[in-house]
Amino acid sequence: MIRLLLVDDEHLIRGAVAALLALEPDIDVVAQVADGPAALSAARALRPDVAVLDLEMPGMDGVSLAEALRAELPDTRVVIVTRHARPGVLRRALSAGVLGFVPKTAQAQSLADVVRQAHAGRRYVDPGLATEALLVGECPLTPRELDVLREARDGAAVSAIARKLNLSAGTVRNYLSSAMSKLDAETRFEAARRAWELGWL
Amino acid sequence: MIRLLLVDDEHLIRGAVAALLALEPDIDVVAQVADGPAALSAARALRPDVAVLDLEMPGMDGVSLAEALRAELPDTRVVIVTRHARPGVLRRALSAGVLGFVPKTAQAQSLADVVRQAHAGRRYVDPGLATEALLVGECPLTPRELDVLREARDGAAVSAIARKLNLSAGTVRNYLSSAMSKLDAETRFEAARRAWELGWL
DNA sequence: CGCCACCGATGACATCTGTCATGGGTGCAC
DNA sequence: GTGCACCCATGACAGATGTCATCGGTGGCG
Repeated sequence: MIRLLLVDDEHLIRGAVAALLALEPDIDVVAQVADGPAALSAARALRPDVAVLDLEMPGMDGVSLAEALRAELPDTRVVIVTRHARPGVLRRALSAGVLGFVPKTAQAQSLADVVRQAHAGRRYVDPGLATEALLVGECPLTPRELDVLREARDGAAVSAIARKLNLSAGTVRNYLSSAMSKLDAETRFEAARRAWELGWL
Repeated sequence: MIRLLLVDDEHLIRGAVAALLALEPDIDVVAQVADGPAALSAARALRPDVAVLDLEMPGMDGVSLAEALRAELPDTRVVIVTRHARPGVLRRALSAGVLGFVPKTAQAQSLADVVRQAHAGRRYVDPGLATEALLVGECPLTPRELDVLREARDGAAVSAIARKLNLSAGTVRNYLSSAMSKLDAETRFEAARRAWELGWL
């Protein structure tokens, strides 16, 4: 019997996925929680065999949670489920020791299979996603360029970004400019969107 | 027995929700489809009692689909499930004749209840969502202002927006400016984000 | 009819943004 | 030690953007 911890902030979806996995005779959903901290404490208390994490969560993102889980409970296998399967995120997840990576567009049946694979210590990554991730090279952006792009994501002005990062406005513009040229973008918003889609933000 | 049509582009989630609803003895999921056109043809063929629609779908949005369903099959009750419950969207959905409106953060159990309410012809809207929608007034933006904001959403330049809408650059700037002042935004991106969050885009 | 809201446009102006050259500082690798 | 990449900053410049005043046209409403 595979003892499973389910983490997803959307209650309805979490319950639905639990119902789906409960149909499998060899899977036992021992706990469902809504956020990272709750997941950590539940994992500590219950020591599940497999943790299934939603990637998109307010507060802590799924990869960070996977890292924290792996650090504290190396025996718990981690499977990540995500809506938008961004290549760079897959890369980070794999190096964080995540065994399974499934987009929400995958067949419903496949989740249980991936859980079993992970439980057996085998890696499973959605094939289409894997090839896409191979086509996208390493991230060419420096840490600071990523910082300014993160702030630029939701339309902040240069002055606002500069204030938040304690930089001069000119420096912010320089970072944005170099990021834009690296990403072949016309505006910083396009650059930020591109970087996000590639999973670099 | 309530005959139900399930529409969601995310296969995994769709299957999970189907599993959840299948647990209810009085609900029968007669079909699951991934997009608007498939939903319409399935509904024509099967004439389900209730259709459960995901709001966020590529191509056709959930409210438009609800309108189309209602126009063609007035007897099919519509329930909408959504991730981000934007007030303005709720307003549009209700005037489109949608009976149930549930955020994905709701209790898993509640979906089946809402389906039963809708089947009985009763309206059910998530209470927190309803009060939020009441607090947000009517949309103060003119159709053209909404147009330019829509185009501005993903970082297009003024000149690009002008080309796409067959307007002069100056006119676009005027619309953006007035929209920004109405929405109390510093940049057009902030304005577009705000308008979207309120469900006006 | 006048009033008013909306549409579309123009011109002028201040500010913001993107680009480039240039500089100094740190730390790592050969 | 000499590159080299990165960090942070400044100054200058062209072009984009936001604001404002103003104009003409359309159509609804009292």
